[in-house]
Amino acid sequence: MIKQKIITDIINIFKQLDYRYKEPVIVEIPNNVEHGDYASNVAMLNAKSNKLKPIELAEQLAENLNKKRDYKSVEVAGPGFLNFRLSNPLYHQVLQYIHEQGTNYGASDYGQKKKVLLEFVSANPTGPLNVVSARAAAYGDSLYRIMNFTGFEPFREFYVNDAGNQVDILAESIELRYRELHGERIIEFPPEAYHGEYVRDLAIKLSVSEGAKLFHISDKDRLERMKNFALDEIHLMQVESLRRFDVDFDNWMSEKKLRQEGILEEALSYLAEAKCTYESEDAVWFCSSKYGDVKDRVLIKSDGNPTYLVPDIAYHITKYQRGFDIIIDVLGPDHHAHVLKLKAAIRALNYDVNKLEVIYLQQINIFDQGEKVKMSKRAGKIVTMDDLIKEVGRDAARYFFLDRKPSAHLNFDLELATKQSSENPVYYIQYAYARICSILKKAKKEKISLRNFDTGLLKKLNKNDEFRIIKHLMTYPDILIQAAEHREPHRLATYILELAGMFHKYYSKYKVIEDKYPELSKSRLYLIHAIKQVLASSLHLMGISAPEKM
RNA sequence: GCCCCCGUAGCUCAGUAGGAUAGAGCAACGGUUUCCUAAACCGUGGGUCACACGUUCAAGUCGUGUCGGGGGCGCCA
Repeated sequence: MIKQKIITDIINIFKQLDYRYKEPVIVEIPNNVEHGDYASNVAMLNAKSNKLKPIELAEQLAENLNKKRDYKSVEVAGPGFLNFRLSNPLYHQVLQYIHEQGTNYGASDYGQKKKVLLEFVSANPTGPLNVVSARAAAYGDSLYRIMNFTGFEPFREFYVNDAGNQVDILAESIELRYRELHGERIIEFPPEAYHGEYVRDLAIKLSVSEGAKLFHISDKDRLERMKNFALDEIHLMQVESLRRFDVDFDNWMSEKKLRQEGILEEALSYLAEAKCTYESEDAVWFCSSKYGDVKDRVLIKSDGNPTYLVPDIAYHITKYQRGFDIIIDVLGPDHHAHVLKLKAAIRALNYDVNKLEVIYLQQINIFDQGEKVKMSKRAGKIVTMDDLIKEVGRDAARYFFLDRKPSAHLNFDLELATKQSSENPVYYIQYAYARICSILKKAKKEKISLRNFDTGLLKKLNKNDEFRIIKHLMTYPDILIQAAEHREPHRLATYILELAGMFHKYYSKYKVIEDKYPELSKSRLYLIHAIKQVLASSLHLMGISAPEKM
């Protein structure tokens, strides 16, 4: 709010002086406190177009800004920066504002109600969710919450690949284990089959309910039966894992259903209409190289089956047809080759390719006691999402996944995540929250209430440490907008760690409740209450709990 | 060969939409508790922002190239 006010003030003076200016006008908090509370480079950026030297323009602006009483001072510095120092009452107003807004503080209409489709996790329903899915879940869900809070209208979707080759292999894997259970000796378990323990568990479950009955129906029917059974079971497993992680979806889009609706044929006919397909070597090809791909791709294999590209194109057509303004795909790092083909199709069909944003989450290495944990999907040796949550807890898992920007590789240190000390940022932050709660509890016991708080007392807050905290609190809405705009929830993690640090320092330096100074105590309670609010808000947006005591 | 990501303190990483003297945590060393939770705080040291060139009043940030690390490139999904 303060930042916006400064921007508005600057623009008004430009208009008043009849000078030109470029949008956006940039105001930021300088990292050097000697450069004031806020600084702007407008004079440097707009000097040329007004045929002035940067310093001259800056001085004229400063002169007019200084006529306002809100600023303690506006100075020209360096090559033409404007340095703003806020008056104390302005700080105190911010604090009041935070209290008035309550849990809504930080919310904005920045997103202008744009409809956003957020597709994430979308793991194959052929096994338990792994740590990569866990990262995607933490990332996608947090981004959803942040976008929701900043005025977008996001929609969470999980695409279930419950059709196609992989699923057939799953059915065959179950079949083999099922036979094994009924006494047949399986000499060789094929390498492409699913080897995980859960496959055997599913076969056992099926055996318990059906016995040997399934041998009496046709092979085709039996496989179909096993497929559907396994898909349902694994889907439920995944939903449960996600729920334990406090991640939910608005829609689970089934590939099978899309296929049943004939949407694959539709997609193919659209591509044919756009004259983008041709036949060669018994296959149907898509001339994707005309639309930015490195080479053409097969749509229908020579055996008559569609490649995975077709349902994917079809699925994305539905994304466009459903009228989203922004379409975000959160993918693993191994998909960028795939995205070239997909984008080619979108161009060929004349949809706006700029609406589609692909976020690549980079890979994860799990470290245990300093050793990298080796994972092999084929051998079924993976660290599952459930394992991880069991090991380190939901809060730590979510924090560590959000702490890194999506494009960075992530090293997950199991030891660190479970440590209960200052080395572990999750505890550091939660402890700050718990400490505040504890102080507020004490205040309640001593019958100090913030109800009917006289804001005139806020002038008691005059320490630099206090102003610094308020300054940090007032950037919260900006941080959220940036996190939403850049699709980078980790900015929030960085922010909150800093806020927690500020509080811990403040706590050890000053006493909040001092019996001798009731007015000061009240003012400080008012301050830490605002910190508590922002901590609670940002923890919630990251999907991390805020414990009242630890 | 082609494509994607990364390269900032001993380690793990931030660094806002290009701004002024590059930050935090951990590790190391030294200190702090009759007091609202020591899961905390204070102090000290530590850097050619991989390298080169370019764009600009201004580059860790943008562009091109080089080097180094990781991942991906089937009529598999």
